[in-house]
Amino acid sequence: MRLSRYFLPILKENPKEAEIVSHRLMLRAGMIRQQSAGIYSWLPLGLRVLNKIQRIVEEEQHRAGAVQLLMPTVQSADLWRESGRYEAYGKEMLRITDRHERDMLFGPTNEEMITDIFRSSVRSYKDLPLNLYHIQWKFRDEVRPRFGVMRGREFLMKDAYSFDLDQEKAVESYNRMFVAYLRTYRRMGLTAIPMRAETGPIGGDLSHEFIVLAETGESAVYCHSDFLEKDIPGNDVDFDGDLSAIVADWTSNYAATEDVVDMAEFEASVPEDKRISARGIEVGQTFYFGTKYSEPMGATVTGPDGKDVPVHMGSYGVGVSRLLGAIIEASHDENGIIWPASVAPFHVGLVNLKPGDALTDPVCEDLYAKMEAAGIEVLYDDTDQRAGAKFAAMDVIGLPYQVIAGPRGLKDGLLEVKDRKTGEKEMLSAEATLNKLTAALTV
RNA sequence: CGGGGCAUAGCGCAGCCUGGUAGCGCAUCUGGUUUGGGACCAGAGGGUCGCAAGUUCGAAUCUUGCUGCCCCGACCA
Repeated sequence: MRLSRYFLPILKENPKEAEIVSHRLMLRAGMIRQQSAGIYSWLPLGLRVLNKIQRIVEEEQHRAGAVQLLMPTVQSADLWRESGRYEAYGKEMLRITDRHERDMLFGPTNEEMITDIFRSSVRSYKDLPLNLYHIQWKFRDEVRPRFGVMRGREFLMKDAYSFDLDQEKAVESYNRMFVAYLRTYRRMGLTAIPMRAETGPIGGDLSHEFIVLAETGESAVYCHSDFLEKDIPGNDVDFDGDLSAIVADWTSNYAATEDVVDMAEFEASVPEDKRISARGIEVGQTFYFGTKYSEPMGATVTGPDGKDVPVHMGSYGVGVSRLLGAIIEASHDENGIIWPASVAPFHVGLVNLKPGDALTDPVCEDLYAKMEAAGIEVLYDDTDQRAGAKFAAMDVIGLPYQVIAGPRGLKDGLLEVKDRKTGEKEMLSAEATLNKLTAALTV
């Protein structure tokens, strides 16, 4: 992408409404624009990252056996009356009346709807286990939206719903999502710690919140420091096999949020030098809630014994849009964002320091074409700005690599290749630059 | 929903107390000089001062009401 033809409104100054670093940097890097409290437009650069995060979530859901569909944002109130949640949900639910005076709502979550889909089509235990998910915009009319996309009213969420014949099988489904989550967050450069959690209005017995440690996190958390060193299940993990050992390993050490923490238990079970008392961002939550929805809504299957039984369900959320904030909170410096390559909006920023110059233009154009051909996503700064402005902008948007093409280096045929994360710079020929980046960015 | 604060050009702000032609920096446009870490000179454009009522000869400024936004708390992906 040529910067001269892109839409990237970078801000030099900090907008005053943004207090925390991820919100500031997202605004400054031209990724989002606030339209209303907790409601954002996603500008091109932000959308690219959102799509990459979404893709990773989809890949890991698929790997774990979940099947994607898409449910609507607007739902009928009748469905929610069946479960009793229309009255119970409270003011966070945005209620809408259509032209025929029918009660509608903008979905804050989809348990009722997925249960409706399930009950209309699935009859036999032989069709289980089933895990259906979608990635859709949700609306929760939060009392106090804040921190940019970290607590928006409109937000993008992945929500999966599992259906099983009994509790034992449901726990297996739960474990699949649990392991998928460990992998999903790690692929974005995050370490998310599963913590004991309250189940809230979703309800249920078994639940974990996946928490990324960050100073700006909204809740206080207490956990064992070994979580930060644990290995993540690899690509070869067998989702058809028994995952209980992995889950047991990841839940053996103490970890809880402030809502449910038992300080006595925390101190008794974690040696003093291993205790982490910090703040965290919730990036996902898993629930097993049994027949809470299937029973009132009549979602039953016929079991092997010929009797109809309500299915055991679980739901599994990932805050997709919130993850942008969490990733930036976890990875930035005083100059701007530092994107992990897996979610970076572009891999490389190619900076032509002197557009129109006989030395820099042909080198940049050639390198740009070759990198694109090699599958490297390049943001090519071909604009006529001063070097300082270009460098500052590149640092703010935080692409993994910057390639600087200026007359000074090119006198000797050399480009400067800078690693955004380490700050290391080296002078390389165009060919060596291409080789290095191809090797670094194609796995 | 309780407490606090803000609203003046795209962004950041001054002006308000003490009413009298709406300003500054950055950004934008034109011309020129520059060019390796957010340049310089000269010029230009851009505002119903959040909205509405009131007081007044006259309101960005004083009064009242409303709306929007931000921060702290209680709730949540």
